[in-house]
Amino acid sequence: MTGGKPETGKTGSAAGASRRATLKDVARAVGVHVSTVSRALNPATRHLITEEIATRVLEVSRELNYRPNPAAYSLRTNRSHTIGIVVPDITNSIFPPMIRGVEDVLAPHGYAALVVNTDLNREREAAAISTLSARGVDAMVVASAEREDAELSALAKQGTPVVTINRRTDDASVSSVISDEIEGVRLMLAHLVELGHRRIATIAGNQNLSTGQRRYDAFLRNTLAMGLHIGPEQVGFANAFNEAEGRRCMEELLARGSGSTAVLCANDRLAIGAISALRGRGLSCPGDVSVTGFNDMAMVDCIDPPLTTIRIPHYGIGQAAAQFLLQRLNETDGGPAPLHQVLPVELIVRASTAAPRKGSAEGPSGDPAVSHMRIVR
Amino acid sequence: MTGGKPETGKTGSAAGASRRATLKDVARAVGVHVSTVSRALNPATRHLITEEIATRVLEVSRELNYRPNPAAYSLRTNRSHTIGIVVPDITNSIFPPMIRGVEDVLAPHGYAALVVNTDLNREREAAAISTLSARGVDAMVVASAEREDAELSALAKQGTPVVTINRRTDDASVSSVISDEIEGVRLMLAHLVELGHRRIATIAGNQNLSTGQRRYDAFLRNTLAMGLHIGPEQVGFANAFNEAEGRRCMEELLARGSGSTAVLCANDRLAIGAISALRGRGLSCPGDVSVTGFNDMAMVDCIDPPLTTIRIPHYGIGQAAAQFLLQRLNETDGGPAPLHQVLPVELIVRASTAAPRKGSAEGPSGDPAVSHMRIVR
DNA sequence: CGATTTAATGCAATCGATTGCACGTTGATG
DNA sequence: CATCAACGTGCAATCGATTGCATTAAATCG
Repeated sequence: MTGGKPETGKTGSAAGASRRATLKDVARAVGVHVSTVSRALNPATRHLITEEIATRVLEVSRELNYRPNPAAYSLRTNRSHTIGIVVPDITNSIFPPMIRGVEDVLAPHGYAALVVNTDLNREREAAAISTLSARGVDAMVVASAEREDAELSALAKQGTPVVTINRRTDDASVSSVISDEIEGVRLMLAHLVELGHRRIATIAGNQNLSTGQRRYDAFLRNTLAMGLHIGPEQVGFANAFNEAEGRRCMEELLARGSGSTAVLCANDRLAIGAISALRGRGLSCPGDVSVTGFNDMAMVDCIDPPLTTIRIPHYGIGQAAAQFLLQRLNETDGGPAPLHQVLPVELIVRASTAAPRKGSAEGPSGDPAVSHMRIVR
Repeated sequence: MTGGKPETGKTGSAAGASRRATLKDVARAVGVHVSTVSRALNPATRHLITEEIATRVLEVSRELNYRPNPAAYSLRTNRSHTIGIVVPDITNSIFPPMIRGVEDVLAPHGYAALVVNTDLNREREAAAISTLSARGVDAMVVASAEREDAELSALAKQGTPVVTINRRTDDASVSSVISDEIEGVRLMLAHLVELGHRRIATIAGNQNLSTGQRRYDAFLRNTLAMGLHIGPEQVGFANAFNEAEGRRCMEELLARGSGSTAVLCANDRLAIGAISALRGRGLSCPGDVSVTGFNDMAMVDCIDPPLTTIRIPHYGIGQAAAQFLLQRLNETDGGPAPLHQVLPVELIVRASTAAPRKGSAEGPSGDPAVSHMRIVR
């Protein structure tokens, strides 16, 4: 119904699935050499071709619905116009917005993204990176970086444009885009202190990940700066950023009787686990204990109670990473120094934080519900 | 160290980023022709080669860390070992598990996935499909199908292996993998009826999408079969599957005074919107009105109230789609008839449903909170 | 008006693999 | 001992683009 295509059927058309038009087809139709067509079609070389022929080539190639063969292009030029995105698990809802950020920036420039999951598994990460580079991606965005990440360092050293997002490697030669976690933790602590909390515990993340390390570090520095005393009974270390670990750590905290009135969790999922552990002990959030998250992942505004958290710019992180790579991709030289971006965060106060119960931090209270939280020493 | 490569240095080696090994390099190192290496490396043709040489080739290619150039392979064979996944929005958490299902099945077979988003936009879907096929993907998984989808039909007719997931096209020649929505709606209605509900409203989805159409259709058929009477004041049509539309439709329902004690929503996000609208009117869920979702997307077990919903096998849908495509990809002939799979669902009862207030459906109740829901006619 | 520059196009090599066909060995057969 | 299979390898074409260089035609100059 679209008009064109006279039934002369120049291309065999035997089976019906008429072969895709190639440069040669266009050249024949216009009556010039393939190299002329190639030049006419490439904006960078179009000026070499007579105006008239160039437009004729454009016309015909549209008529024939010519689409360059990416394999041939890639074989010749060594560029695939494909980038790789490595994430721990696409199912974890903090990653999809980052991925979209990357794709939305890259797509208009003709790049598509290959997304692979590693499940936090070292070997799978190595395999993923290896697969992607074997596939000849032009660059990589890695959300699964560990602080010590030999694969990533090797990749960067080898010259592949690569940028980590959300996390960083300790190796400063690998570029990164992260959020301002230090400031995020500071904002959150300030919020809790303002509410009146003095005994604040934390559920820290995996210290082999920059997120875990930086957030815990910021917790220690800021509590100290604010004049709060933190004892070992007030920190729990999660082995993974998930609900089960949040639950486990909260129970540990409760069992130790840290007497804390608030718990700052290294991310939202830990916080969700912590809240569920509190409920399991018959405690309420924020009634008995305030709990805070980090990331502001999707839906945490709908949970019970709506989570007070730090919003990181998921989408913006992806965008920034993509922009950085685009720039790298257009540099002919090896490129300048690695770049480390830190994007601003925002405190989102919802209902999982409230002022502490009167006197709850002063010692064993009459309320049996909070007796677990009394000061031990 | 690897023997060969006299320092004649045919490959510059100036910068140091030593070029990737090619078939030619392996051939030279072993002392045979590239075609021999190619055959030795291909399991299907290995038998043509002397055992000894074959193993030698394997050895050397490992030593040299030989990785076939995908562009060259693709150019020659016309297969990219890449599939395309088209989703409305990767940020919508029902899709990531499906994508993982696809990737987890495909990856072991050497396929990688290109993921693109369409934002429910016809043009963007057309562009996405066109981009993917221009990139030469071997097959496509499409989660963004509309009931009338000319692009998809064309693609299938043209011979590209394609399968829709979660949704279907009306064109039966396009294969699909969906969940048993009819049964899901039936289970949910049975659950509500068992709780004692008689006046049940629905917030139906976009009727241009198979999900919207099938779920609404099942609602009508099953309510009728169960002897329930449904009037026009009991159905709201959402234009999109999101919270805002859920809210709007719920408000419409309330304004119309349908007197319903339960609302079956076509998906979870509509349900979340509906609950929020109820709250906005000072009504409680499930106290005043029970609300049900569909899909069991991530986190709906944590929201307030935890949502009663139908669990569809997100991951399984992806897996099934991938398995289907793998099979298609291995057929040499055009392939048999299109396949339409329907995967089983499960009723998940949580706290957003409860028995209706006594007499609430019998007429205006004394409770001002539910007076909005009285029977009008 | 002939010589020389400039502009536009064609030629052919190349990227790295796959694969039909030809060739040379080897061993079995009559 | 000559003949012929069968087997294992090598040769060379091919996939579809890009690009340095050669070539031709047109334009400029002296």
